[in-house]
Amino acid sequence: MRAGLTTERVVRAGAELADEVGFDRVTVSEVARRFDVKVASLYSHVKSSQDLKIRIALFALEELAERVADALAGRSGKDALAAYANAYRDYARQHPGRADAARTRLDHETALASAGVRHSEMTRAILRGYDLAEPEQTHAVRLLGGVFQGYVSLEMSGSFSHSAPDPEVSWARVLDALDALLRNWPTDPAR
Amino acid sequence: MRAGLTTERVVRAGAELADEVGFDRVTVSEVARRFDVKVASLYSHVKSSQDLKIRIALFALEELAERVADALAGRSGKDALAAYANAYRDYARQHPGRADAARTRLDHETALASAGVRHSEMTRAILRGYDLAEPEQTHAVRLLGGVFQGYVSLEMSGSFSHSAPDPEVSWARVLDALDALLRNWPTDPAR
DNA sequence: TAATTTGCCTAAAGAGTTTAGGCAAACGCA
DNA sequence: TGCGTTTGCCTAAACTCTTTAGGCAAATTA
Repeated sequence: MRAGLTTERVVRAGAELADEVGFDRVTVSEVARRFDVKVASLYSHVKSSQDLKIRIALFALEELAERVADALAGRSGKDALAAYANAYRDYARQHPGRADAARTRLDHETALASAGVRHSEMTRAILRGYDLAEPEQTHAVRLLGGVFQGYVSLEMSGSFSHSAPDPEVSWARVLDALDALLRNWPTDPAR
Repeated sequence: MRAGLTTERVVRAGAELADEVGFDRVTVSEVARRFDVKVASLYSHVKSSQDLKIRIALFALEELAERVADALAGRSGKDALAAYANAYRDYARQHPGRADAARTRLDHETALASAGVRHSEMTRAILRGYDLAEPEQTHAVRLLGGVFQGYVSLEMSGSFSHSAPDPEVSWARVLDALDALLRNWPTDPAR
């Protein structure tokens, strides 16, 4: 009997492992154990431990992009903003390890070939509901990317729990604030 | 001759190592090599590899808090906001490994005893220049924490380089935007 | 069913982590 | 100054993870 390993299945198992024990504790050895095969066997499916982690990151970015795309369908304006933000946040709650993985620094080339590109395109799509011309649009894309990544990461780390007000309420108000900001984006004082 | 190790010196060396090779590649072994002592010798100064990393994180949080405090002295309003943000960003550029370390998830107890507390107090201090009552102030603190952490982390990862507009300009405009947002914080629609 | 490919295995070396126990340098005190 | 104590770094060893090389048998193909 063979285990029927494929790169795909290995990466998936890695992603599940990440959610269970944390992305930084994902090891090729543990994945092998879960398939009940010897470690060396995995090395025909992933090049290295690094490679496995990068693949998990890419997988998470894909999965997240799909969710965001679904959430965004047919929405615009604040609706779209909230849908995007919530998709992102929900993903992080359901799959903390994968969400961590999605924050992995990728080298430029890999990043360009990743679903990360789709993420910024979708952020741009949201901004069509607001009246922002370039280059302000790009500034806003960067700001939103930063906020989602940073806020969710902070919240996941538990920084907000055990202290009033309710993180749920803060999240809602942060979305209100971002919506307000995008509607009243300040003009460039340098112009 | 003895090497004169102390926890302090070990942690400092770890922080420097983090800046050179990346926080995730900090090992007790490499720190030992730099002091030209055997690995086992370090274990009287730090409990474990994990412990070393946590200590580096706490060290970075302290150091960063000091810088922010200095930057903030005597400023208010947008001036203070920019000073805080720039101190944070400059630290990340000068000490990428330590900045990464400062983003380490700490358990609740450790976090409460860390300089992280001072960080949120300083963020609150900035908000005194804007007219925000509780609980909106806390929402804003959380938002700002998220933005700085997320934006700087994204920029450091190189997401913004190799693409117009200049990251420098984006940063300035993001600060403009945050200032504008804090001056015109939306009222809670639920009230 | 024979030939080929493929997939998982054994074996082994290298590096990091961590603990236990030892010896000598540094210190504290007479 | 010398003696005893403390402290600091060392040796040794076990364990885990990573990674490569080469082998054998199962699955695939003809």
